[in-house]
Amino acid sequence: MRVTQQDMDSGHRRIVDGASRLLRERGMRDTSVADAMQEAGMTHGGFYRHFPSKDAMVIEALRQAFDDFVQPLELRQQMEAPQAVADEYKALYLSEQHVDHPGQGCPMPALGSDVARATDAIKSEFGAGVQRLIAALARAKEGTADERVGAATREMAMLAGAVLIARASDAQTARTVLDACRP
Amino acid sequence: MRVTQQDMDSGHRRIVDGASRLLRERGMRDTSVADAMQEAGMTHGGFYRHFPSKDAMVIEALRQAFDDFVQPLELRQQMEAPQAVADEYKALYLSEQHVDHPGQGCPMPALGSDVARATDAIKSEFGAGVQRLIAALARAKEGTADERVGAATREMAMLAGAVLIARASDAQTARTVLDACRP
DNA sequence: TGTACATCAGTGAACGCGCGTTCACTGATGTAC
DNA sequence: TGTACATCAGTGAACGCGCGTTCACTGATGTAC
Repeated sequence: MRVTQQDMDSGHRRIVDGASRLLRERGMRDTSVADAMQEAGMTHGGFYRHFPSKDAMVIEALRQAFDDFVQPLELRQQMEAPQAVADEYKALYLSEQHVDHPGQGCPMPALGSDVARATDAIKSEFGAGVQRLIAALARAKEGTADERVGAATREMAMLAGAVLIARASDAQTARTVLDACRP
Repeated sequence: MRVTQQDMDSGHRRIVDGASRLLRERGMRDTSVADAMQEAGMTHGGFYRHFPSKDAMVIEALRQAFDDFVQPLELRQQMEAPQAVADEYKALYLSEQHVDHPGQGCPMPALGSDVARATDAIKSEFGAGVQRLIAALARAKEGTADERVGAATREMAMLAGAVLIARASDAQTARTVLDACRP
């Protein structure tokens, strides 16, 4: 069936949204093209009407994942005190909720090890998301621009590392790591 | 051909050593049983004389990887000032050498996202390695036992996060993240 | 010491399965008249 | 407004491939006599 441009966009968006969640839950290798299409309510055959390759979908899904995860922080910073917003964001980052639900969470711990082995194009998309998160966190810091970015970067690395390690460890180790990293 | 117990151990060790490197380089899904056996100079058919499953090999290889990576720190701490040893270890952790050669490096950034999706048995082995690294880093800290462990844990999380993010990003982003996390 | 047999680490073919990708086809919708 | 045709998103079978695991077999070495 031929569909309107609107429907086409809707299908494309459904694939990207679903893939961004599946990728964070299962990883790049365990998210198949068929899985992503099924998640969007379609069968695998139509995939190549939307993307030239699986990697192309991964790039769009990665952008979507960072967007989902960073944009709420950016928007709230425009309305409220950046410091308070950032503190709340960090608490959420280290919460059990985030650790237990990678599909809605930060792409860094969920996909970092995978993206490290992926193509340069995928790494560039990941790097852009990283820069965006650093910039948002830096708004809550004080000092020169360099100092703020530096402090935000170290903080982001600790947050990502803590969730990475918590998810990859037994429950007891996970708890002690998360507790140690909470303020 | 039947071989001596010594040869058998040697074969087993060769598989585990090679697998611990391959896993860190390629990840769990992209390291096949055949790859690990080939790395040890054998063909895939003999694999199940050594392990009941691929997961069982992953557990041994993970223990080996943490051992390779943490033991040098522990040994040096017995001979030299813990503070100086830990500082050098941290500098090595954030070095280009480490970022560019995951196969010899820390299992946390190399395999964290993979292990997060693996079995509880694999996570337990990972958690044991994490605890071991925390304990070693804590020896270089000051304060009460809790304070030393807490500071070591936060530091470890930042180190792992920085390398994870650097490897998954474009070269420029990687450089700024590593620079920000160096003392 | 020499010989016959048992052991079992390692070989290579085979299994069923899921993967990314391709392709002939379908049929609802947009367009031209 | 009504009709014939073109378009193309989506379908489902098919492709070649690599995976984890199984298995009958090999042959060098350990053991019993």
